[in-house]
Amino acid sequence: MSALAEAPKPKGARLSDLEVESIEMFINFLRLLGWPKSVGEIYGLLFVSAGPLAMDEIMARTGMSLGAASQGLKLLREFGAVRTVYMPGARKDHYVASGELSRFATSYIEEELLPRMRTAQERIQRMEKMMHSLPESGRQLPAERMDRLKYWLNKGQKVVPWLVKFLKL
Amino acid sequence: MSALAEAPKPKGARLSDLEVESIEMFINFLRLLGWPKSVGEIYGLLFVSAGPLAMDEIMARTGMSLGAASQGLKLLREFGAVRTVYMPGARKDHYVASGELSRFATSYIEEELLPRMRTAQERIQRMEKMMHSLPESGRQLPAERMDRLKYWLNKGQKVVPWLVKFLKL
DNA sequence: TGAATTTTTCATTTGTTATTGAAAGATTCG
DNA sequence: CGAATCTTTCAATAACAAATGAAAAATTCA
Repeated sequence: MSALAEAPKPKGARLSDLEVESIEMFINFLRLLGWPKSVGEIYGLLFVSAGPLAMDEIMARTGMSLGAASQGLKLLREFGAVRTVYMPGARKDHYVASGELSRFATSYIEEELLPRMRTAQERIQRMEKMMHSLPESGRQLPAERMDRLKYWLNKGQKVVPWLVKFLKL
Repeated sequence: MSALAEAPKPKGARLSDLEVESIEMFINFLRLLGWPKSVGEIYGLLFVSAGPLAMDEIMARTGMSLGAASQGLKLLREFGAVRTVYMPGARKDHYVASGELSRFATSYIEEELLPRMRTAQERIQRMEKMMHSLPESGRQLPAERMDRLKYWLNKGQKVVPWLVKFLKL
């Protein structure tokens, strides 16, 4: 009897092809925003679900652990990507995916990109002061680059609000 | 004599305040694109340098290892964020930062974002076919979400080329 | 209220990614 | 050409991030 490597223990997991496609898609996109795989799994599953799912169902279908499911749902809730729905006579919370995909992009912009741009703005101010104490000779090249940086940051600051508005519909 | 924790071995590193600001700024930005710290260190240092630097100078100033410096420079070269300049009578390669900061953003869009959008497009086609074999009753909600997804992806596909053009000046 | 159920937290384990540095590979110069 | 110098590669290690699951906390129901 050939004792080849066992399939890596698919726990409860029985997912339809549709669900697998959805999960893979969201794992890929959310990785861009630095979100862990488990979050993509949860969202991808909910995205193609016919109805609300409870946490234990999510765990059983994806095979992820209690902690991962709880934390992932918490995160998705905080970002408004998922919400609970009232289920008469049900004790467990039940979750549905919000259709508003733009939330992912806008929250990334607002929570990651914009703060960094603000920090950079402050840094640039400090750096320009520091440049004064550079020897005349060595000031030229860095000064040019700082100008480029300011120009580009300015551009970013202009395009971001526009982009956010565009994404929000 | 107070034997507090030693400062963690600052190797050769003696960096000016200006250089530190620059390095921190680029570490932060490049992390958004998933680039390792060492790459941010190299670029940040070159960005405010009065002239070209050789690899060993970069190693000495930042305290990073040979391998990290070599690989980081290779990566930055590939992305056009850094280039070598001819130094008469010098054996080592000497590097300068390209001022074209938009390269970082556009390469991220082209190498990370666009491919994923293309993959998603294909997936959506497959998913729509699969949806036909869903029971009537459970088709409604997923179908609505797929419509939202298509709409949003379409939006993304429209805005990206525009964004790239805008960033390129 | 209190027992049963559900959810959150968090120390530990597991898995992934970045860094190191020695050795191999290129290149340059005399 | 061949020795010296410089650069790249890559196996091993270190640093970091995510997942696990048991225990604590919160909630619900009778």
